[in-house]
Amino acid sequence: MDNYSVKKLAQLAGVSVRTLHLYDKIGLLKPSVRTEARYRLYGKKELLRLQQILFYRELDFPLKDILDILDDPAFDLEQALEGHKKALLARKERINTLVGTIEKTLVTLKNKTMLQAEDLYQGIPKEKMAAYRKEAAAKWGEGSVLAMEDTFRSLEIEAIQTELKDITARLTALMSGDPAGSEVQQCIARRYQIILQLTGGKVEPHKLEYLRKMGELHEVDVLPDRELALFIREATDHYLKK
Amino acid sequence: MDNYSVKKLAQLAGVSVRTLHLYDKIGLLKPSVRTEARYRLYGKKELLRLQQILFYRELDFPLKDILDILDDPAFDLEQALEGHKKALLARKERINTLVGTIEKTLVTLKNKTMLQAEDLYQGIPKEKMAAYRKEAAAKWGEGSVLAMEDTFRSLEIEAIQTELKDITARLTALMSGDPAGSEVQQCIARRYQIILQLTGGKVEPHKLEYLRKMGELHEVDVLPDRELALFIREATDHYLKK
DNA sequence: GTAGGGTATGACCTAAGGGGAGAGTCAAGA
DNA sequence: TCTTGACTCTCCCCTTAGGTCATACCCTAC
Repeated sequence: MDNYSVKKLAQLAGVSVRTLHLYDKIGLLKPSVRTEARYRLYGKKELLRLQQILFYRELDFPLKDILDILDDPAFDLEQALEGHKKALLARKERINTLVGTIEKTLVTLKNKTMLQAEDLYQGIPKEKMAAYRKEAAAKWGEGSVLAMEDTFRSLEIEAIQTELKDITARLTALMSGDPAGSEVQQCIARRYQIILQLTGGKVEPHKLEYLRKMGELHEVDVLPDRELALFIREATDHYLKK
Repeated sequence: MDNYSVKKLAQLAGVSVRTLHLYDKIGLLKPSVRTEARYRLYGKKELLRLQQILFYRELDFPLKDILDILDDPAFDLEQALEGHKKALLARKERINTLVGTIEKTLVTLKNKTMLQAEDLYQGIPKEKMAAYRKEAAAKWGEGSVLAMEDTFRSLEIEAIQTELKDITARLTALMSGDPAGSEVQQCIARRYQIILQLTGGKVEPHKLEYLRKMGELHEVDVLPDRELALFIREATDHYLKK
């Protein structure tokens, strides 16, 4: 026990055997023992090191840099983490831009589809149709006739949902393994208030569902990612004590 | 005019000449003309195609897939965009998890540093010190003595700033080139209110600065990214009309 | 004792280019 | 007209982080 074969370790960490071979060869992760038949055996220490490696890999560090980092005892972890955080936030912003562009394009697209599919509204009485179109045109300009409001409203809702998701995600992260539990509770309470204000008091069904979900989240949403996060945390602590 | 050499196009699109050579070779982006000396010359159509390519590349599509996509006339752009959006949001969530883990680690780290640097508080009179510690311990649990509140408050603020940044980023994206301008204005107004509520009425200096920045953002924050976004939009429109 | 699965090593392959060599091309200034 | 410097061509090898064989050994269970 406490001895993992290549395959076991690979499955545990979610990488391929080949990857472990490579990491061995480049000296990034050596097995603790080699059997007489040259089988690789890894211990708990190697497991933790692998978790760290994967952490940095997730941040797009080249393996060579990871090697340097993990083998430099005077390495400033705190500063490095700050750096990673900045890099990640920058990446997130890039993603935001892209998502924005996509949403914009989708609005245009849907608009166009609506226009092209004008014959879909053939069933509507002529005069009613004209009145509606006039109103819509006055509101959102010529060309964008129907669906503009709906599209925007759905975008709006989606945006809010995304933000709520963000918030809950960060809360979940903060929750797991945090020493200051009561502080987090307060934090959640504050967030609830914010969300209530976000929804403007009038909580619509789908928003309510979100609130409900958020209440359950820290119990329900225990995913592999969380395990990974915990592992990383453990690994980092271990690294710090050493 | 309307004819770009490799270098010009490369600079315009922010890629290397080598990349264009490669794209030519694999048939992803052929120059419109080859001079007698076999120099590559690209027209506006190729420029737009390149923008599309870069868009998909940003989404981590392999070049081969991009080729298929761009050359398939029956390609469902709308569906693809929905897919990309989902992928991007998933990626964002992964990043959130990572950022959360980092922040958590940083809190632990800072805590530890504080504990280790306990002798920094040698100057404080013994009885005052004891009282403070008792209070702090009661509030946040044993072990996490000082700095807990500060750390959390700064994390909190950072979180809010991040969210505001998210919101402004999406707004900026929505702003640029949107037909329903007035709707967006309303949207902004609503967002302002939300932010005012987020800040709880008591708007502190750094938050105020954020609000100010947000007011200017759609004028000030015109970055290469935005140009890229506009280009993509244009390209997509062009694609749709064709 | 043999079948089925795990393992080791080595060799070749991949994507998306980077970098350089050697040679041709172009435009501007002396 | 000649030259110089910038630009371009094709060809070839190199890179990262592995994937995918091929061949051979190892181990355990029936």
